[in-house]
Amino acid sequence: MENNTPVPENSLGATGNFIHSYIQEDLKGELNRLNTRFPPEPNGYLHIGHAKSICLNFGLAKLYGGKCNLRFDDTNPTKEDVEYVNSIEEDVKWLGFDWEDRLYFASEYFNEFYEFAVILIKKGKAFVCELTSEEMRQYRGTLNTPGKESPYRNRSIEENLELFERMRAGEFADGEKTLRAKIDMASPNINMRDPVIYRISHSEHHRTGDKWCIYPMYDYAHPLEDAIEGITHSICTLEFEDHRPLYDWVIENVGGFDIIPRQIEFARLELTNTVMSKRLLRALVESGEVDGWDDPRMPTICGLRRRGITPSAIRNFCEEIGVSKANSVVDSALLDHCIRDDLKEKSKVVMAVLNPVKLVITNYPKGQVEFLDIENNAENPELGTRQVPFSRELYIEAEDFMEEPAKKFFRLYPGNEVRLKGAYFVKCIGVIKNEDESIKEIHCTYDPETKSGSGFEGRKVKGTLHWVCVSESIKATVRLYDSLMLDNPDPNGEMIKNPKSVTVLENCFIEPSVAGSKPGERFQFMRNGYFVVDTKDSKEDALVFNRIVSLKSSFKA
RNA sequence: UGGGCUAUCGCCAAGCGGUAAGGCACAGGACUUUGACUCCUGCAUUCGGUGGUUCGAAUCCACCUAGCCCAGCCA
Repeated sequence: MENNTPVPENSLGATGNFIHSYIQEDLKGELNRLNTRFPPEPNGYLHIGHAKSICLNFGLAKLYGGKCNLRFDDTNPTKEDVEYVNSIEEDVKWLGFDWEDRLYFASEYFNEFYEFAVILIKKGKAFVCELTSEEMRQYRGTLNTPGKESPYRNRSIEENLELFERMRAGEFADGEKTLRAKIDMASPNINMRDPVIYRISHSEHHRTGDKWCIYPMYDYAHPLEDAIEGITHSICTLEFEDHRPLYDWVIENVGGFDIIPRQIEFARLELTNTVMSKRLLRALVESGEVDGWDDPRMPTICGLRRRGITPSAIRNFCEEIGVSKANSVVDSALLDHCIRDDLKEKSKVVMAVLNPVKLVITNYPKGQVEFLDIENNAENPELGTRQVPFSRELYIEAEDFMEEPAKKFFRLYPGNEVRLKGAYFVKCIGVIKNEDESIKEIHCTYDPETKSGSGFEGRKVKGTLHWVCVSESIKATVRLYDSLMLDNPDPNGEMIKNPKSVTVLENCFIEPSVAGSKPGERFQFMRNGYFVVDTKDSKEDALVFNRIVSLKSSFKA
């Protein structure tokens, strides 16, 4: 389906960002190709923040005629699982990107990483350390004071070689020894104070099983992964800026690479009233607060997908927000705008009454049903027309009637005339109430002269209401979603959950043309917003819709 | 009393010494068989602050202020 939607050629837009300048400058020099990569660790589900990185990396490659690899950075077996690699592949594809034959795993390079570590040891640039993690922390010093050298730092190369070999052979327990780069314990950059590059972990890796019991650290493995794959520009988020000297150190000191990848950092995406941290997202799932990682309120890619948001809307959004090094929080209204903008021309517009109240046309013949021809999308004639049944008893939206109209209210109220979309003008002549004073029926008369399409020009009405025929409509459940978090954090800066993030309406009536809709099908419910048939809970004879996004409204009650 | 980074409209964001793009939001108005869409119009004499260089500074220099990141055998 939408996996095949092509990514627009110029997906980075007309205006550039600082990364373009770097790339253009590099391309003017000796570099004659571009290769980026999207390198997730398979330890969780992708969210819209990852989409920004995916669009950036694949978009840059496309724009400059280069390539973008998908690489799983699976160097920590205790946190990773195939469940995540599968979902990540699915999500990247769904977003519309193609890594072709360039699917890689850091774990495929474990042999090389080992050999490279041997090279460092032989150059006297790495040593086996026996400090415990607690001791190592003390030796590291603090932000303001230099660290001191490990007592194991000056072992002979031979001893280091032998010990490292024995680490690999499984002779030591987890945490007993580490391999460290020999750099500078007095460096003001803590990342350069003899960082650990290998640790012992006797745990099952999801791809290499128990073949290894030593695993490389990110700071050591990542630059090597990039160099091995011939990555030219290694784009990551701001918190890795301090790691760049180490990234460069590893490549330079291992040596022997044809191209030297350049690490470039950008600010990660933050959205108003949206939690993006993996930890908090996981807490929501595990506490049962939401219906799994793909709950329609979740900012995960699978959540956005279930919510009914299209890949092209997400891509457009990622283009709109731009890329910079300034920490910022994007207004989620921009995402909403991109969603509406994407859906408005391709959605069929149908009528659905979410909060029904009965309207009786007293001068319309009992038992008569006429079928009206209504366009599916006034702006897009290609979507055609459909037949909609109309009869004496209809449902309209409860909020479209006020017994005592507020000022500027131009919908239905006693004595007022409005148009029923695609049908006739109706005039309210009275209200029938239940014993509890609630409205049972609204009584109207209609004017046959005013039929839609008849060219009637006799008089005008200000309001047009959507409606549904009582006898011919189908009943459905509609869920209205709002943001998961409130826009104002508490005094501690913690986000507060929105108690009304979902409203389930089980007494909705929809025109019969939507019967038989398939999961994932999208519609605009006229005057209500965009909706999608839920992929999990909807049944053929009991449709469940999710609101993707509401329509804008300038009406203030 | 360490190091790295950032600061342009309510929110994003161009700008790279020649006199403040664009989008979102917002506010008016036109149109309207969706109070939607579309279309007009308005929205930074000013670029965190203060000095300086220059004919000319958001852009260069100095100092200051504020915010973010770093002391995992996580990524």
